[in-house]
Amino acid sequence: MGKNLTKRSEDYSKWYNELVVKADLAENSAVRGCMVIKPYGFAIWEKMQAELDKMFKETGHQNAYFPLFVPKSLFEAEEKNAEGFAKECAVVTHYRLKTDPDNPSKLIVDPNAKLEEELIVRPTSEAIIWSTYKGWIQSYRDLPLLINQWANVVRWEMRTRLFLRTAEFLWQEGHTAHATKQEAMEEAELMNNVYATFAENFLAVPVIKGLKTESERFAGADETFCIEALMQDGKALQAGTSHFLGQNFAKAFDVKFTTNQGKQDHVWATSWGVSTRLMGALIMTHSDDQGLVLPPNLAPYQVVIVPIYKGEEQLEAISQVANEIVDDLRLRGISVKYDNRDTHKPGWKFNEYELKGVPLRIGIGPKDLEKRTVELARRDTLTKEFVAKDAVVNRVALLLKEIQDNLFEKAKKYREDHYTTVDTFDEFKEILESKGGFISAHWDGTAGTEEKIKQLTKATIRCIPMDSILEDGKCVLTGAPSKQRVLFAKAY
RNA sequence: CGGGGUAUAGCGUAGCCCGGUUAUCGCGCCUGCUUUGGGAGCAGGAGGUCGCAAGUUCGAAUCUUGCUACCCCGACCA
Repeated sequence: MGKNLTKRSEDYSKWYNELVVKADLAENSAVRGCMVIKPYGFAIWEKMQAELDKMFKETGHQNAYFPLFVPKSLFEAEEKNAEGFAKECAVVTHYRLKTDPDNPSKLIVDPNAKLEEELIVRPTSEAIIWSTYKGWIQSYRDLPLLINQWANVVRWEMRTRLFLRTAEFLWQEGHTAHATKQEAMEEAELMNNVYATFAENFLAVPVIKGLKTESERFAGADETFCIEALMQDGKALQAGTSHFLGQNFAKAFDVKFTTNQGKQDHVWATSWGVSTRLMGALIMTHSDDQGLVLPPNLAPYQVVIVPIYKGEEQLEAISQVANEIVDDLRLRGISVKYDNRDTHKPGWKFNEYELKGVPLRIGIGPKDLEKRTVELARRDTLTKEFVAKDAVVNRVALLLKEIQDNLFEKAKKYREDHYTTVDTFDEFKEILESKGGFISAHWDGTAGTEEKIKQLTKATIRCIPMDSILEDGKCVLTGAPSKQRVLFAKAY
């Protein structure tokens, strides 16, 4: 497929756009800024959902569902949050259409069907959820309340890109209530750790855990934890966030509980989410000029079998072997597709599955029948080997694990090679221009300096890493004293 | 919202300046035969309100005006 796909070195963002479409993950829709997620892409998202959902439940959370619409009065209750999202809200103002009296084949909005109160299409659900929690929480015995929902949200973005930024996207949002500040803070950090574990073990995407600066923080949060990943073009991608919301929403929606001392107090809150943006992270971390590269833990099928044959008779003989392998692999919990379509040639299929990133391909032809072997091809290294037919299941199981590990190690090495510690602003600019990636530098802690660096270089503070050590230094721009380094990068 | 550009078959395009047969080519699609270990070959075939509307003209994909949609740059957002 390589021949039809733009090379990463030529035009990285064109490569990405083409890849998403050609690998059959998603496409643009008739609605501006909104995408259609195609079956192959959705299968990957479903695998992410399944694993995350399991991890949420293992940490004590339950799923629920809240409405798509938020009455404006509720939406504006928590001021900072409302302000932060105000510029990108879709608003429902009417509830009926009628036939256009001037043109009977057209419909117009019925002016008599104006809503008394406008409805906001949720850009996030804090407002509707906290107004509901008010009725659920009376006593410390009702706490903690640990809820997650899988939902779609709408943020009216000016410029959109498939998966990375779309006007409507799919995500999960956890919303929890706690009796103490400490417990809420621990929850926020715990969920950020869950995201990090998921990203590294399933997406095979290494991430840096950190805290956002005030200006990058979620509107309405007191503290925002995040995981930041590095893409192959040297730009950072925020892959997940977890917020400690303090008592901001509890106060805005008057959610109080009686403590075991009999006193009234506002509850402490968190919210946390990851979205279909993870698909973008997955694609941009591993894929190459031949197409998608999927980690086995998320591949819709981990193995594909392609028969190479002349005539019905040969196909039957090969299918017999192939079906045995299919059965054996499935017994081992390995997902496999046997592609015996007669409408495409083997060469075409090889390219197709490379483009779609299937981790392992098994080719079986007449020569293999004779020698009782199969050909095994790895997507990540594009290498091939011949394996005895009887050894193939064990070999596949081993290779899948190896591929998963290899992808993570490769991505981690890339990140380490693109992680630079600098002490001067000249160095800072030079690194940003030459190789990009994360830049670790001292910062004086002021929003003004952060903004100035952004204007000068387009780099932003991605996070203050959790493992950042305290050390005395001077701000890379102003020279003012600083106690720790922060991570800068150009970001998506 | 500002500045620039584009709109012709499912996709990508030629034609437009300088109006005039049946709107070009490639990919894809359909049928048949030969093929099948890295995107097969040959032959035949289907597919078009030339973005929409109005105007100029004997005649408009082509000229004029208006509208709409999309793309790029900026602003905005992350």
